Amino acid sequence: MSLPQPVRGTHDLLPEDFRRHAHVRNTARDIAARFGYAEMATPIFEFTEVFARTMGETSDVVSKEMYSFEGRSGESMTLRPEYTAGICRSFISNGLQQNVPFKVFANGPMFRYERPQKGRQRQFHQIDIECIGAAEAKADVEVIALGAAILKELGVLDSCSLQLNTLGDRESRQAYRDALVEYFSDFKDKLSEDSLARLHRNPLRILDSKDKGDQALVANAPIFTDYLNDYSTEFFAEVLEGLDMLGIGYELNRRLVRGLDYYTHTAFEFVTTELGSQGAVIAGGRYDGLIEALGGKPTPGIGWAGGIERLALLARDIPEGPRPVAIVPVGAEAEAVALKLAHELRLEGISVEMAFKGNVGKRMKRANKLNARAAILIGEDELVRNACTFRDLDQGTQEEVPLSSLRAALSNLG
RNA sequence: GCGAGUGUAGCUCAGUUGGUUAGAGCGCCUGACUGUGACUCAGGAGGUCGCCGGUUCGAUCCCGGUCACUCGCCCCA
Repeated sequence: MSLPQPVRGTHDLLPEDFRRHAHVRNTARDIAARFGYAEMATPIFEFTEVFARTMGETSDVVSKEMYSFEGRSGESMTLRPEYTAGICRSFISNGLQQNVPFKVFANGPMFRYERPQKGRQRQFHQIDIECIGAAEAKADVEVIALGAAILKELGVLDSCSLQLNTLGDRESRQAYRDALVEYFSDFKDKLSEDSLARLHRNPLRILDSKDKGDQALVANAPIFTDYLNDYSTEFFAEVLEGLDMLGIGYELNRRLVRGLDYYTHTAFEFVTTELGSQGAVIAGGRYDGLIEALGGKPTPGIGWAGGIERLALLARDIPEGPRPVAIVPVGAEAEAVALKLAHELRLEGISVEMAFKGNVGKRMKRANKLNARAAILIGEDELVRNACTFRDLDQGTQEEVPLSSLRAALSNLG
């Protein structure tokens, strides 16, 4: 087939796919609003350093997955690979430090140069929640509870588990990181190739290695909780207490490590087993150092991102679009009357379908295919009486209705 | 970036141990029904068998490359 194809890793969203996406988006937007998170948007591309500085030069995303290009005056810009950095940049650019807690919902396309798989594309879409300027554990609890509420509404919460961990504050995390590097450095010859690479890039990742040799070493590795300072320990306890209070179940997962440098304290993922190796549907955490890394005043923050494609694959009970009413003119004379009626009804807010051509049989078939609720037939007979034949397509019954009573008949459909 | 699998009609898939006109179901179009859908019946359109090259008298089938998708690794939403 030499037909034009979309670029690898990108996909068209035909109306049916789009409806699923829209449902995820709309559900998230509605529930976010209940929690006090207003919708906003930032540009689809930013100066490259916005991402490089915040996500970490050594992270996979920054080191090999960004779509970067040069502007005309030579600055490097990048199609956003995630939303958090852009929103934090916006927070600083707009001087919003007086508006804290700054609670927002956002959604849109993201771009990462990765090997496509099911539930993983080069252009994909995320819903995103950020709560900037709140250092309290209550914010963590709220943000996680919001994620759970959205999953519940989408009908996927039951097939997900909430994985939870703490990375401690920067001090704790750095101390633990150093301890791990020191420990694993003694076993350089035994570590797998992957883990050897991780040793300097992201040693915490080694803990999650699937290599059996690595796992044996991990068994005796330093334990995170020994390196958490009092503040970090208490903070995490408070988060757990909050979740318990709300009846939100979770699993502690000490190996849950985020790939991006900016995370501190709470790290979490809602994970499903129904999507192959792409298990995370919502993932996020606290990023207390991020705003500072971007050049803003030290400001704490917490948030998460959810994959719309992944959620759309799992979501149940996608609502159908509004069911139209089909107007079917019979004969040239009725055509004009029907056209006018269709327009009037549409202006009144009623969804109306009227085919451009075809005999009655064809138009009825089309009405059926479009899932029309009713058909309004207008022919010469009806014209004389200023009426129409009103057919209920679900019941298969019909009756003649004066045009003056048409609105009443329509609102009786239920 | 690494390893493996798949690629036949709009969709889901048969098939050919390499041989002349490549099939089914669904969908689409036309008609039976010149004013009635969802049911029935009868016809019809639609394929350079992903693309390029090689082997062969001959390739949709074998081989190589390439592209896309799927699965695993890496990583992530």
